Amino acid sequence: MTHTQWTIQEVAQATGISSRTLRHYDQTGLLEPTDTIAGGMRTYDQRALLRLQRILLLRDTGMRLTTIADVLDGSTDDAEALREHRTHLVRERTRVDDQLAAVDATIKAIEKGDTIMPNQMFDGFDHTKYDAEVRERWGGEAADRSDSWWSDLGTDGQHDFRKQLDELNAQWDAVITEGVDPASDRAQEVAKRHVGWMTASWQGQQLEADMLKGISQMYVDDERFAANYNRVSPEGPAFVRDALHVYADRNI
Amino acid sequence: MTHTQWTIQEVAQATGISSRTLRHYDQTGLLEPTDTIAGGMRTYDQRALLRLQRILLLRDTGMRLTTIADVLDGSTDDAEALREHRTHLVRERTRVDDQLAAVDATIKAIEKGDTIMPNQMFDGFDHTKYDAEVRERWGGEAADRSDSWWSDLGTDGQHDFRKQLDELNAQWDAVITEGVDPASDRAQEVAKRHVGWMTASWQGQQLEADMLKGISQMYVDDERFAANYNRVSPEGPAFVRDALHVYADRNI
DNA sequence: GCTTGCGCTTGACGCGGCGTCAACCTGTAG
DNA sequence: CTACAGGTTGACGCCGCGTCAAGCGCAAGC
Repeated sequence: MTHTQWTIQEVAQATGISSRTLRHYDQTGLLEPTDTIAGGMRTYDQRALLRLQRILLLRDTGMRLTTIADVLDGSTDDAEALREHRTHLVRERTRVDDQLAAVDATIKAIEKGDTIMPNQMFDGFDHTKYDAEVRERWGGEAADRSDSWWSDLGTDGQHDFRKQLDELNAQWDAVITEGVDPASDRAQEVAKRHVGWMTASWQGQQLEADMLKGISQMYVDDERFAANYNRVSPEGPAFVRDALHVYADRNI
Repeated sequence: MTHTQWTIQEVAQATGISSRTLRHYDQTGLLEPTDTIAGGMRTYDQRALLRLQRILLLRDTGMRLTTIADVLDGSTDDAEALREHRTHLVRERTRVDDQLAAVDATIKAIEKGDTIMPNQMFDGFDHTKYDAEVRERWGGEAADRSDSWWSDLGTDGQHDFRKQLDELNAQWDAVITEGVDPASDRAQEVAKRHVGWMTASWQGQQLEADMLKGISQMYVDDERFAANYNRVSPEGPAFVRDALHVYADRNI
């Protein structure tokens, strides 16, 4: 039985959204029903459903409804809007990551016996400064139990180690943004630093070419590891892998 | 010049928040000023500042203000509330990750020439089903350029590969939740599957003990890679590393 | 004494995407 | 005729403030 018109409930059930949502979309002009019959009852036809489907596709990305309207009505460039939204999502991701780090640090402190309580009375009294301080004192990272190498580094050393990682990530982001070739000098320079960092992290163990290739492959395969490098572009992880592959072939 | 009372502006500047925020906290009862002088002007003393500091510490984790109030007034267990909040954050993180994947897939589709447009007219017409379908067709992942191995897998193979990774992650989560020892049989079984997966991903390359140890160390060192395993507990990455170390010593 | 200006005060609306009443209409089955 | 199912149009609520608007007390300069 194929209709050409559907009631609000039929549409709602089929798409898995609520009828309230459809009414809301009507009110805001995002999706108007094809026409209204009887006592003001909304009906939707195929064209409306198609638009709805596109709306939901974009909504799944977390894009704002007004932005979606702009995109679908053609008043904004699609790809442009999506890329802008993408950077927004990346920001949100780092925010959540930071909050997770903060919450872990706080839990750790509480379990150490302290209540939630700053170590010192307000001194210099600058919140942001205080915050960084606390996070440094508490580590801001998971426990490192059986890890003598790590603890041997000392607080300063650990701090350095993390700073290097951050710098590395920033440099990858930079070359990815520039759009150069993975085999270019710029990229290979970063690859070299990356390998240097890995070697340090591995306590000087010999890094062989195959090994490096295998690991860099994981940068692409493992979704969450890929998150490390897809900040500026979804091509990021593949770029890093390619650059490291080239480096391995040439230098190891 | 050390005061014992501060005006709202002094507090605001010192902590970096706005005076509006302080008034809001007063209204909701989260932080009441020590007393009010003159024409109703709020003043804060040391005790109030201490409470404020704790508020901001928790607020930095993204915890809701009412929950913060409960914690500080002692009507909830601190650690309990934090852990609950933690799982909330983890959920949020996967949500953002999913949205990023969706946005990347959409961008890719657009650049392939299509406008934002479902491949088929509404057929079975179930939104969620449609969604999964689209994501599968478009890959839902970054481009894999020079990667013959990956493309040789075919769509089905790639799907399998990802499913295995997901299962692996779920199993790690499970054993971490259970709180067993990294050297226990349960954990070692997962470690074995993990190594199997890695070997597959590395195209059958021989995996040596040192290599495995080095990589698992990275699970802890690299913050974002650690994100893979800290979903159920901040101790997660260290647990995985320990389990893999044990496995390497025993079996390789 | 009057004005100006600063710093504070108390409301109140706005945001985003709906969920969730409430009060009402309308067509159909019993 | 009644009950019920399924629709309708408001309107408030959520959360953490930003952002006006209108007003008050106090000090300095005229």
